[in-house]
Amino acid sequence: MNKMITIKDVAQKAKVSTATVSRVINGNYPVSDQVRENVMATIKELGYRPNVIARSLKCNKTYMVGMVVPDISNNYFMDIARGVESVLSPLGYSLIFCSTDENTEKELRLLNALNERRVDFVLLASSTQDSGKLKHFIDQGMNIIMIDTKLDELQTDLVVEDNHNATYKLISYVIGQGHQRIGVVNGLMGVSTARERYEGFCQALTAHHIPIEPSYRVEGAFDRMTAYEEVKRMLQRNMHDLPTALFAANNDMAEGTMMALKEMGLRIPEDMSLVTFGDINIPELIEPRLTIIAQNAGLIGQKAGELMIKRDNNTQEDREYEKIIIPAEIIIRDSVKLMDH
Amino acid sequence: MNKMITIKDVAQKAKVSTATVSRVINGNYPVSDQVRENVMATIKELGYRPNVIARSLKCNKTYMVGMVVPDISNNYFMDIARGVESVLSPLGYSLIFCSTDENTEKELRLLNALNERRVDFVLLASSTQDSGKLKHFIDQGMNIIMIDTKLDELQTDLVVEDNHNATYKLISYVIGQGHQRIGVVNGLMGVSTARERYEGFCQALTAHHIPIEPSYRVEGAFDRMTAYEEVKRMLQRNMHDLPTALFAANNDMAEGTMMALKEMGLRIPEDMSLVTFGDINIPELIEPRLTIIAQNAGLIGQKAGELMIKRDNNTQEDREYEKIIIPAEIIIRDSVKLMDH
DNA sequence: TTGAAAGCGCTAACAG
DNA sequence: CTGTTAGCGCTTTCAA
Repeated sequence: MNKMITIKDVAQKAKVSTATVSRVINGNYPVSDQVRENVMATIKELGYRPNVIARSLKCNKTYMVGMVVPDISNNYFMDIARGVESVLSPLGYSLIFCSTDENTEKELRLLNALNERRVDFVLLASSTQDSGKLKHFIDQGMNIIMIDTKLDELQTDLVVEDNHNATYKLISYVIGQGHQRIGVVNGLMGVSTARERYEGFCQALTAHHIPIEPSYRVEGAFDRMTAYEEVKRMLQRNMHDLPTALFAANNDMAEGTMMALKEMGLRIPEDMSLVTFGDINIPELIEPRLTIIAQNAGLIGQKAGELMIKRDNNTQEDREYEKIIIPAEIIIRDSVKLMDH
Repeated sequence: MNKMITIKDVAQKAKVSTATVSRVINGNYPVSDQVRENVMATIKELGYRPNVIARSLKCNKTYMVGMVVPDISNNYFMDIARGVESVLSPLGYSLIFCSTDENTEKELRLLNALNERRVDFVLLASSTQDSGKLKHFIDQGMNIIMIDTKLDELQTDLVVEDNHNATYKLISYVIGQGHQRIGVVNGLMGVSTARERYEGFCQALTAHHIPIEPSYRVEGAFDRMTAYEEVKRMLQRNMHDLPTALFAANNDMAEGTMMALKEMGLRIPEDMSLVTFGDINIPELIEPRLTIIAQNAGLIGQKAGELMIKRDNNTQEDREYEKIIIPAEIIIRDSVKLMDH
């Protein structure tokens, strides 16, 4: 290991105190021009780089943010991350990404690690219902900002989508196209997004006096494989009376659903209509173009970042927690068949 | 902010010294069972969590590794990251991901930030040719492990793919199918992967006495949009004499190429054959199935992680740097047309 | 405007 | 086995 050059070395060489060097670096206290230039020159000469770790210890601030999401490979979360980064990176923050794989235990373990690392904030898309454990972290002073999902019992800042309304509108559209037998490919109901999207779904059916058919419903992890397998199974068990349309509750499940349909030889939309919450990967290459709820992941990230900054500048403990709801837009394309009445 | 509970609080309450508490936590020095249990109980009672920052400062080790890649949204790099994580996470390391967008300046800026953060290692898929600047970091004691790309002038551990040979084989196969006019959609030649893949490509043509047609060559950033636009332009300018096959030098460019082909109404493989280095997203949904070089991203990450651990355990400065070359396998599917001779 | 000095929370000699 | 103590590199009073 190369010997580390410290503020002390700089001070010595420049014949000033370490305090002065510190002041020059941070520019937060007056320093005479002459001294500043001298110190600057010495810093460059020695190739000195401030040690962020030492600073963190002293200042009790790490300029690190943890981002805990179910699946880091999902583009939706990567897009959120980019949004966050666009706001935070210029301020000197670094992001630590963590994938929970929708596993409560892993989620808790990751949060614990981030807690010990003393990250300044955690952006959390939780897959757990264990608000008690999360509350424990908050009580310990951890700054959690929830994204995508929420836990009602928890006092945190929050950036989520308008799951219920968006789904309601989307399903209403499907019904308007003449569909009566609509299936739903959903995540685990323990997660708020799954719950809210399902409620929107049900409410749309109910509002149009369509009974909800439990056997058309699939529930599982929010991922491609689960959707693929469960949809296959669901369709097989309903072979005698297939649904005419399917609603996939996220982008990954949409892809899995399409894989299942393809394998079973069911064409979209001729044999089965499909609508989804969030868009699939490379939609440009896939036929037909899907009718979807377009999410605004970048904006979610950006808002979360801004919330963080706001809270960071405002040390008053009693500031209200903010709930930001990002509207989601419906994009009608070609994956819903117009049924004869 | 909640008052932080320190090792001192624990020591006081348990009526032992801080050293003893430290020993109990780390388990690296003998402590009597009785004392240990007492301390453990106190830790739990107080909800004490060790402060990793303080530990880092003292031990000169952060248990953080930076991962710097051109595009964090590219599944290839995410897969590498997962491989790395599978090795490192159990050892208590956290990963900081950074995207350079193939921008040299940004790459250097990110490396600098990681350097100041005193990450233990950096896994770098570099897009720059400026080995001088990188060498500067290494001289400062930064531990860089190069992945995917390499810089010949640089003394580092290395995990890369067998770009040249894999491409040679793939293109030879294409030629074997009767193709003589083969285009290449490549990344910037400043990057080693682009260079090596191009060399493999050229060598295959040359070995079969096929002249290299410069106007069939596209060069640009390793991303989807670039490929899409440049391929469109390239095909338009060769309308009178199109290539019969295209080689895309990475997964993103393959997708962009497919978008261009689709838009121009060229079917794969009837009108244009396509082979690629690395597979596209959701290949299950795309027709036809592509003939590709299958990368083993997870293995690259794993090897890089292992290299890191090895170096970490071996403080001898003089240890040889290791060059690991991951073989890449060709998967023949349906995207190359058999030409009449 | 500058310097001296006291820590931030932790670990690791060293001494007992 | 356990306690004392000296820092890790930095910031920030407090005094000058």
